[in-house]
Amino acid sequence: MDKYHHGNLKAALLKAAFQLVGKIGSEALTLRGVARRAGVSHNAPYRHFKSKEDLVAALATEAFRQLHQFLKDAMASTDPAGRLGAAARAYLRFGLANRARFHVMFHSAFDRASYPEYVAAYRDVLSLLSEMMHARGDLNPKEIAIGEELIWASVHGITELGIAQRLRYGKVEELEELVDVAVASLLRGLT
Amino acid sequence: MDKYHHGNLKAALLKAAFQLVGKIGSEALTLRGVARRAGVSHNAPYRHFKSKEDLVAALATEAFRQLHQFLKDAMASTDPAGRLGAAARAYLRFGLANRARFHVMFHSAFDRASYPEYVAAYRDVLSLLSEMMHARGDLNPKEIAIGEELIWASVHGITELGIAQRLRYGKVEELEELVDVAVASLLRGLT
DNA sequence: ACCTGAACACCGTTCAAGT
DNA sequence: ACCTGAACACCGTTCAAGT
Repeated sequence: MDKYHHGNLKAALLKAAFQLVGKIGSEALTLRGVARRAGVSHNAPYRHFKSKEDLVAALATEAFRQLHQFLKDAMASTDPAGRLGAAARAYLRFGLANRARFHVMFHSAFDRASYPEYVAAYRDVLSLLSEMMHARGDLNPKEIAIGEELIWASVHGITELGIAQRLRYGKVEELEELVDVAVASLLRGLT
Repeated sequence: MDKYHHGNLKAALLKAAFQLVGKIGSEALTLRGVARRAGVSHNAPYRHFKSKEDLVAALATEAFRQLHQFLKDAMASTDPAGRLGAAARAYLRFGLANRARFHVMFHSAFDRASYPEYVAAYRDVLSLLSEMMHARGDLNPKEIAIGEELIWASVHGITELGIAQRLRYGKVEELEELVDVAVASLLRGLT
């Protein structure tokens, strides 16, 4: 109720930013717009973020944490054999359901090296893939290393092009089928 | 020499925009900056482009035409059997050599439906892939349709992540190897 | 500590005016 | 036709001031 000492402005700003980005797209996001939506003056955000870049980095970091949780949930509800496929489809669905957010995660212009928490959140997502590849037990280290890159890039590519509505097989079920075929073919191709 | 009646301002603006985008990145591109670089007043561009979006669309269209030519050249200097692989590696190399341009081609915010020449230039690039898939003669229509999407998405994904320096196998030769393995595995997986 | 209003240098876009 | 300068409503950022 104490309007002046907001207490939770940082969280409120991030929430407002997520809403705005979903509404107007990542390119149109402005710091002043975020402040407006959070009901504070246009430079109140500077108490919590030292620049617009800083806010965007926090947004991308938080989004990677959400993706991490989403993938873990999808993996937990599947037996080990189907886990990789389930995670890949979950990656796709997360992107399709959060288009602008996905854009912020991968295409915002901030300098990644300056944001170690971003790098950590990002690494956590990729670690899930690495764990699954190791858990299979049928691949040697070199195959695992190449397989991770190939599978990630393919699923990511399908997600990017699906989000941009650039694929003829553009419905969610069709895109999931593409993901399944890609993962299966690439795994077979490794050995 | 006639400085006033420029005659070729549209081409000069596009050239300046390409240079600028390569220098400062696609996100930082401004219409006023382009005009400045072309040596004209900040609203001279409005004689040739009705908005910034319009200029960006023209930029993306021209970039797709360049990619089309680049792919055709790569294909022409390879025998039919290796053509698909050569084109895929060329796609990758084009992206790596023109990072900001690639970003404009795929991630600018203009409304594609309003720019038919963009759609045409884009389709021309994808037609090359379609032709190559048909020319193989070992695939049925459904396999071709799915194969096109899979191969394009995978090569595109490797290119996107390679450009963003997000892959451990990040050197050009390593990325080309990933492209080769992806294309071969996906083709084998189709049948 | 947290927030505000005024100010600065930018930006996209429009308009009236110049050749 | 093609180009310019002034103007408007924005933006990110800084600063001095308020509680």
